[in-house]
Amino acid sequence: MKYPEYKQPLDYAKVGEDVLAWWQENHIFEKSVSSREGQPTFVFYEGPPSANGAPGIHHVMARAVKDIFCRYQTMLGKQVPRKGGWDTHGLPIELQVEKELGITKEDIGHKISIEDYNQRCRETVMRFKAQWDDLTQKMGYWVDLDNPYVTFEPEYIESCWALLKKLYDKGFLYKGYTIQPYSPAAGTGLSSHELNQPGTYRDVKDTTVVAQFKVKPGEVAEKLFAAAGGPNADVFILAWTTTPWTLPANTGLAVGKNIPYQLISTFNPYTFEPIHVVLARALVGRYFSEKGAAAPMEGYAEGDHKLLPWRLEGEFTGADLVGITYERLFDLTPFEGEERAFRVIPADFVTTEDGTGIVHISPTFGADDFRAAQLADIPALMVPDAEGTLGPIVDRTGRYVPQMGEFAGRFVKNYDGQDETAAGYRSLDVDLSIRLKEMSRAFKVEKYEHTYPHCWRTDKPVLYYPLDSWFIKTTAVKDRLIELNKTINWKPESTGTGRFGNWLENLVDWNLSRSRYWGTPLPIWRTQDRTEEICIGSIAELKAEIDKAVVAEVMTHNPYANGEKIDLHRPYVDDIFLVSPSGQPMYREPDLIDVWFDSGAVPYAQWHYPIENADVFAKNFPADFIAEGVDQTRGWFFTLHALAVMLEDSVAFKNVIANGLVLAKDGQKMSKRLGNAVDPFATIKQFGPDATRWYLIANAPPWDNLKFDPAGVVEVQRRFFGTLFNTYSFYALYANLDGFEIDENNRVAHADLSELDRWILSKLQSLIAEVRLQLDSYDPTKAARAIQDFVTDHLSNWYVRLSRRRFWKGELTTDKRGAYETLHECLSTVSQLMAPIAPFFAEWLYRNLSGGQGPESVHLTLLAEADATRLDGALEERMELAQRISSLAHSLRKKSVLKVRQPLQRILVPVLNDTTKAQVGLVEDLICAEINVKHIEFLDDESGVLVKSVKPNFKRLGQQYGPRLKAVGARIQAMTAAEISKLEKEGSLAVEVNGEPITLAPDDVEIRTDDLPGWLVATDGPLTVALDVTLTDALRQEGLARELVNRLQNLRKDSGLEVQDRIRVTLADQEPALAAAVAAFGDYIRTETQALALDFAPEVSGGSVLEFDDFAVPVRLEIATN
RNA sequence: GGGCUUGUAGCUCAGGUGGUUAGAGCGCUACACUGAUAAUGUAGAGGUCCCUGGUUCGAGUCCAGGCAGGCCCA
Repeated sequence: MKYPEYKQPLDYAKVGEDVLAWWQENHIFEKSVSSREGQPTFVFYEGPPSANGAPGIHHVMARAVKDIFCRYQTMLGKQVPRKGGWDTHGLPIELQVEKELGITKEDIGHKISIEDYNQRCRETVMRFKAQWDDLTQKMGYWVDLDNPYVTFEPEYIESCWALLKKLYDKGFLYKGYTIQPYSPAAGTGLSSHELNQPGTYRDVKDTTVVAQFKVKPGEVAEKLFAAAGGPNADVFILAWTTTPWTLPANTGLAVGKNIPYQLISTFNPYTFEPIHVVLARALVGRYFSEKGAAAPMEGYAEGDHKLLPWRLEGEFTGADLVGITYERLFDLTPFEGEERAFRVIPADFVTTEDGTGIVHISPTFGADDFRAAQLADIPALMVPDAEGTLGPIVDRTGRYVPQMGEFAGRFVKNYDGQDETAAGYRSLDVDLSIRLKEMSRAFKVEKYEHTYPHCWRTDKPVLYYPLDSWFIKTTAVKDRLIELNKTINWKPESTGTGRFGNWLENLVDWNLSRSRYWGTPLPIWRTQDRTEEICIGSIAELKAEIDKAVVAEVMTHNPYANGEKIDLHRPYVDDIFLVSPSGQPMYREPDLIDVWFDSGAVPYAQWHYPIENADVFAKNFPADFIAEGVDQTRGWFFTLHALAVMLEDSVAFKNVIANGLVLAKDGQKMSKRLGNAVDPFATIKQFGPDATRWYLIANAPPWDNLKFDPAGVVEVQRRFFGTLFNTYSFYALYANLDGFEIDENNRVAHADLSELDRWILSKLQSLIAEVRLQLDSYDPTKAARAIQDFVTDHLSNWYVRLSRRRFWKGELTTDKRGAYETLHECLSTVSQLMAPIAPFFAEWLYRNLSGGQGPESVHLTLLAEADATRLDGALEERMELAQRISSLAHSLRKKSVLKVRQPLQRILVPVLNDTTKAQVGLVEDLICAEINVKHIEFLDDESGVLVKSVKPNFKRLGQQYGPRLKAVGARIQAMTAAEISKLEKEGSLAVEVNGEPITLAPDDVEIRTDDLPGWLVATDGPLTVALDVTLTDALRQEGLARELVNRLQNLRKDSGLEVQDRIRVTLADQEPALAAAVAAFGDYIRTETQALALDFAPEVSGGSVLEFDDFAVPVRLEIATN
């Protein structure tokens, strides 16, 4: 058998393609699951992507993370079923369809039927499925694409219904109304998820008003009027709003109970009427200047109005103000509960950060307002519409209702697309402000820039608006959610404790309702009077109920009776009417449910559980591992957790990686708009899937944001994969020349391997342990970096470099076999360790090395285990010494301008103890070979030439002497040679510091020898090396011999000779030095260059010329035929 | 505004429980080596460890307050 050899450079993209094709032909993924049948399961859930957009590079990152741990666990012997899936419902799809059809939500049911609309959604949602599947395969993400769950399929929806019914039966489903973000432009409520789309919160300039609410005289207000000078005074409470259009819906004013407020006498700055106003003490300075306090009150109305005069008249706490009643600002329409309205109430969210420290309350248009009003029994201002149904003063299109007098029909924000820059344009807010000024009820009107949420697709401002909703009572299990969350291993931990933990601490009920068309319908039917209702938990149940309805003649026939494929979507379910126990017809609640319920239901619905497959579910719940973007924390991670706790009283996942964002290389967010998005297909095509994955994983931990720089992928490819490929090529080249093959049953015994072999094998054991540890703890980055360091630094740069001669010299000896076996084992094991991260290249490497032995794929193998018996700490330690000494010697050669090819007699290494001496002694050969010296000479105390210096051990001394450390340190650095020697010999030294006697121990200092008088030395920490640069004739000749070898090797290579070709060399006989070198080192030269003959001739023509430092020599080189 | 997170060389990143001289790779400069060669070695240049205060004999590391970026939530 031959090890395949490849041309440099390797085409990594092609490796990916070839391996992919081979996997598919040989069903390796299927085998990786089926071959683990009967083994413990490692449960993984695929967070369903939505296929209505093209995948990006961040998906490669997210999916690489998922893939790594599934492959790793498979290699640990576990069975890892991986069901793919698709998220198919939701607003993005609806909006895309609407955009394509050029319609809005309002057109549905008119211009297009719900049936056709949903059909369009169904077609649209999988539009990019082929691209996704393609990327999934090309990047090597192993997941079952053939049997995915799809959230729009009837079985999936049926499972959701079954789960909803379970929640219903537990009393976790209820209907209420809350103030919710609502987009009049889109005609729909917005989930918090939608509201948190990027770009939703924007800085806008709005007209803001500080309105004056006129206090009515009364018992509570008595103190105010007293301070204002009498019951006839005009006393106003100031309240600020950034949404003036809500002022007509005002029904209360909120104060902070403990906030101090002041009564100020002053003037209305627009009408100059004398008034008294109340606002928080902390904010008086915002509206009134110091100068104004001193300005004359008289004459303001007539005079110039630049300086508003004012006087402080009294101070009160918020508690003093609670209960005060005031006049309604816009008295446009009567409403229910009016007599309880227009009061000052307390609220804990009131601050003195901005405004006036008093908050205008409109319970229909603010969530905080709604809650505070409920607590204080303040009514909401609701008016009847044409059908008599009560609603707020703004209709669902964002327009004032007819009761709003002169403002009736106005849009509260620019929802009708008016040109705001046009000369005549005036917003409702502006017109209201003008009106208030005219009424002398505006204290200050100004533009104010603040952030305000916008509908993420229509770009129009969101309103907070009262909407009916079904809720899941997640707050009922809040404590259990928190408790079980603590058992989940979050990567990074802070996402679990911080972001997710805090979210659970501040949990509100899960708003399930969506007023849409394409999604899972809420399976609840109600009678018109809302007294009877039913929650349907399965198709069978629905059919049975329809049959009852047919009998009761509520329906004419059962549309699902004849066994055709059932579609549970709208509009079909809307046409189903059921009958209540009392015989009344029941209508389906028109809502759809939050798509996040769909995804949270994955653990159950992917198996059509609980309708069937209870055993499959039991085996696959909860998940051992999931991974998604950190933005899913309150999305998928939450819905999974919430449903698992409520339904199963369990976590849904035990380990979770919340990965960060992939940014463009400048740290900007990638976006098509900015043109800095990285195309995953192009990246894989250019660099291959492995380098892409490796870069994504090794460069930054998945939970940190990654700045994607293609230059980084290039570097990974060159440095890591290039080095690994070279190392393999090196092995293949020589193993093939020697006809070497691995024979597992006949290996060189470990004890018989060379020092270097045992060293790299020891390093390999450490690497195996490290990689396993890091992958066990879900840290792929550390694993990748460890592998990378091993391959480049240890295996290639030290082991192979120092072993080269062993591979290409001589016969297949035991030592050479040991080297082959060692290198083979290192490469094979690396192929396993890297397989989860770089699955294609690992496969390529494994299959090149295995020669058909063992499992056909690296992904079917069991990962090597660290063999403690081959770990040798002492060996690793002394090899490090060898590396450092070599490095020092190289640096000395450099300083003395002595090339490595010139042999030198010796290096001198001072050693202060026998251990170091013994350690270095064991690696002397390696050092000598590496730096081309004849031997190492150790200098110990006996030699008498060592000059010692001493360095304080601050860590130890600091603990002992604390504040005196500086003085002690200085004293130590001043130690004489005699003192050092005394400390060494006697084990202690008494000295004085600042007149106080102290005793030093040997551990208090570090003794080193970083100087050898008369020698050029180099030091690295405690290590010191000196180089003997004396050149003898013999050394010079040997140096020249090596130069000659080098020139001949270059010539061989330039002449295109194969490594194994034998040659005949003829040199021109013109340099005595060269002749002498050849005479002395002929055998060496012939061996090295594989020359059968090395002769001199008076004349050499027709050949090349070898250039040496001081001369040039003509040479002829021929291939030897025998 | 709140929560979480990041900030170390031109770039990408390491830097248990505080220890005085802060590292690596890439990039740059110079020299060397080389039958692994688009590799490698040695040396050099390059740092207010985001800022300010505090604790300490000693802070990149601990504490507090800021600043800047990111994500999430209002």
